[in-house]
Amino acid sequence: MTQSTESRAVSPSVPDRLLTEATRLFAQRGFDRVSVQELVEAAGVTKGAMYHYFTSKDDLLFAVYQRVLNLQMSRLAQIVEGGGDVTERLHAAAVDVVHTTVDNLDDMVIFFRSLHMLSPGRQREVRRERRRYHELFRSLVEEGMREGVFHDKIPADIVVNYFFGSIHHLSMWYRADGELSGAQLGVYYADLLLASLRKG
Amino acid sequence: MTQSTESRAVSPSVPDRLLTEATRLFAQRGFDRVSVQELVEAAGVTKGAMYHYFTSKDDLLFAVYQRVLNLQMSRLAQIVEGGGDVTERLHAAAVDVVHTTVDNLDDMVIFFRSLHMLSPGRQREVRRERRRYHELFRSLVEEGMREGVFHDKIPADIVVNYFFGSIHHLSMWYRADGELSGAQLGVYYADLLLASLRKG
Amino acid sequence: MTQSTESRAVSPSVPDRLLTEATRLFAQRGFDRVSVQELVEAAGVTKGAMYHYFTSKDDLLFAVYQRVLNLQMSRLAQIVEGGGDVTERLHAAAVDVVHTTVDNLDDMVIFFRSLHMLSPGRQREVRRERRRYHELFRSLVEEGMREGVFHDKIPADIVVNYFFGSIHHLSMWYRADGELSGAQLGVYYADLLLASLRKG
Amino acid sequence: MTQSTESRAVSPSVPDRLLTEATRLFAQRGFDRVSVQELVEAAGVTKGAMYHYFTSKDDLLFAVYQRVLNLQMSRLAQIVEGGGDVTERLHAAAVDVVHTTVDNLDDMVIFFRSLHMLSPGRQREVRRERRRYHELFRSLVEEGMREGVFHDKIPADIVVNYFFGSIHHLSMWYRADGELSGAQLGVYYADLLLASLRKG
DNA sequence: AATGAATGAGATTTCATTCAT
DNA sequence: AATGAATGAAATCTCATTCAT
Repeated sequence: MTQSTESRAVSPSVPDRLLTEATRLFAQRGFDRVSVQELVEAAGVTKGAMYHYFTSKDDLLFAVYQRVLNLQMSRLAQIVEGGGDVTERLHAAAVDVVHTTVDNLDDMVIFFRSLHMLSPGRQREVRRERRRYHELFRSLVEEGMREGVFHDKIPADIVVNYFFGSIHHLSMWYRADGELSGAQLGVYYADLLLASLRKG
Repeated sequence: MTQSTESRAVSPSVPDRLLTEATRLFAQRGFDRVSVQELVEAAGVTKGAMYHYFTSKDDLLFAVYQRVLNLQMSRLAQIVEGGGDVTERLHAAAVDVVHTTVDNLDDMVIFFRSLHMLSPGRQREVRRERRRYHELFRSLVEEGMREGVFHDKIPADIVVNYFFGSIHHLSMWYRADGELSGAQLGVYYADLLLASLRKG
Repeated sequence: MTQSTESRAVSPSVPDRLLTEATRLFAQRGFDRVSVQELVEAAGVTKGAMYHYFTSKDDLLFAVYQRVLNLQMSRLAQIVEGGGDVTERLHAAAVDVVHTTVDNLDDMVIFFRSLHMLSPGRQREVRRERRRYHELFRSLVEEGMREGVFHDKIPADIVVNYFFGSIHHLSMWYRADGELSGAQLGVYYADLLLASLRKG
Repeated sequence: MTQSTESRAVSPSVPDRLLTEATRLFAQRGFDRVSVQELVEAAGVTKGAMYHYFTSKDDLLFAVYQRVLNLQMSRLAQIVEGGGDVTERLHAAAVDVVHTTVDNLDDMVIFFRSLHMLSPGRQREVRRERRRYHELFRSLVEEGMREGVFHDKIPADIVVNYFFGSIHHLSMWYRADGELSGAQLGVYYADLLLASLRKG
């Protein structure tokens, strides 16, 4: 029963503090423009401590990617496996993707802007995981096409890339403090997706 | 009568060579990861020469942005002002945007990835110009809505952001050497855009 | 009744494992290029354990020196005090020095390459001990000169330095897996030493 | 007619100053224990200037090796090609090697102590050049053996390694400020070498 | 006897930019 | 118009050692 598990308001662990600050700073100014010095100062730890937990600055960036990938995948999986007809599930998934994205804009900025800064091996790993995520989403679209609920004049993966492009772009223009709520935006985007799949 | 003015096939000028190589290298490895030394070597010029034409590395990046912005704007303006009903013009504009994008993927990679590396003043300038571009495109959508050709259940600027997000994302997955031609992709994307605006 | 005291084939003690790995690594890559982390990993112990037995990395290096010095001295003393005329004893000593050297090349590499990395006090201690070793060897040469068995046109300590220089150098070219056995080499070197002392 | 070529007492160039100080400091304290900071301060140049002329600290060490190798080789070549019978030439060569060595003790300390700190490729290059040097010296010994001036009971390359070991070792005990002059030492060492080759 | 998280000083190298020519 | 030597600040990372447990 150490202090960190017992006390109600634990101060986050060293690696957690680093991850939090890294996400904020990398999103704000770009990975290459944040020095390790700045980062550890913001997190209130020493450089030595950082290198005790992360092999390199690159390693820290990769940890951000891993957290995002896990979050995205687990939320989508829940919805895909959930109940309802395919239209309902695709709509729910689209709304949730928008939600998750606007709730984690910093992560998204980093995700799309910094991939090329990871080592080649890690880039591959991220891309592989990301592909699995796309495929899961695409499986919903394909299900609807097979069932005849959606038209199939445009290949499912084009549709999915089209949709995820829009999502990706959110981090470039959506502002949490603007007029548009994440919920409202989610509905708009889900409607746009379904409209483009509607038969007729 | 220097060699460069006399010879039939002039080798590109120093600033042109620099712009070309800068675009290639910045897209490939990221602005911050390309050193001035490398850049001038790739362009076959000396550092002194580069600093004669560009006041800084940042200046060179800005020049890339200017070239892209001019290209995009002039092409879109031609189509918007062209003939045909609004559906035709929007479809043509969408196809052309995809075309221009896949023909200049390097520029697009830089455009969306490196904006935060420009000085604040220049960021503002780029955003202003980019907004004019969006507004021009949006005016087509709004025209269709006013005329009752498109539904207006979703705000026009949401639709435009949705579409341009997809465009932006192309640089992350489209491969010029893949199966899908730019022309075919343009039709798919334009169809998706129009499908999502169709009444019914 | 721990495992290490019970089992028939005890695994070497922590300090022994450290000394063995230190000798190997220091010889291979140089004292300053082997980190304590690497060393303890190679020895299969933790840093804390190492600092329990050795006060510093320097201390570990000194321990290597001590082991070598003790070994050299005890072997030479045995021969010098042994029987036979002076020519026989000098020849035997020279052969044995070569033997011991090629059997412990790693120790020799460290011995001659890393002396300046010890603290000044410990450098003095090593030099003092080394001088005693030289003097013992030199006493054999001087004995032969006094008895008129060797010529004395060249000072004995020059002869000894000449010989030990050759020995020292062995670690730079002799390869245990080559054609030349340590025994054969010992005879050659001893012959060269005696030839250079022969009257005529 | 720049200042540096015109003025009588030119201050050495930046690379020359660096080489001189590097030799002194590397010999005194060991390559790994001399920081680039110290080095450039001693040479009175900036770090940037150093990296303008040398790619790395390693590169500077290699430059020291190159200078030594060139010096050794050119001196030996002159003597080998000179006149006199083989005994005279070998004696002269041995005396000169000792001379050159005691006149450049710092270079020798570095040469034998720091080889393993060069990159593998450069180590190979140094060894190759060093081998050529040995072979040239050995050719003198072999010439004497062929002509029957020296006995051949011991392979020539063993004899040469034996001699060069002694030379190498000089940097560990010879002191320029001691009683023994380099000239006297050269004669002793040359005599020892020839004595060990004498027939009978 | 042993652990391993944490320290903090210092290491080498890179880089955009300047300036005398 | 162009050169390239030189700058100096800042970057990432390493490492021997300590200390609470």
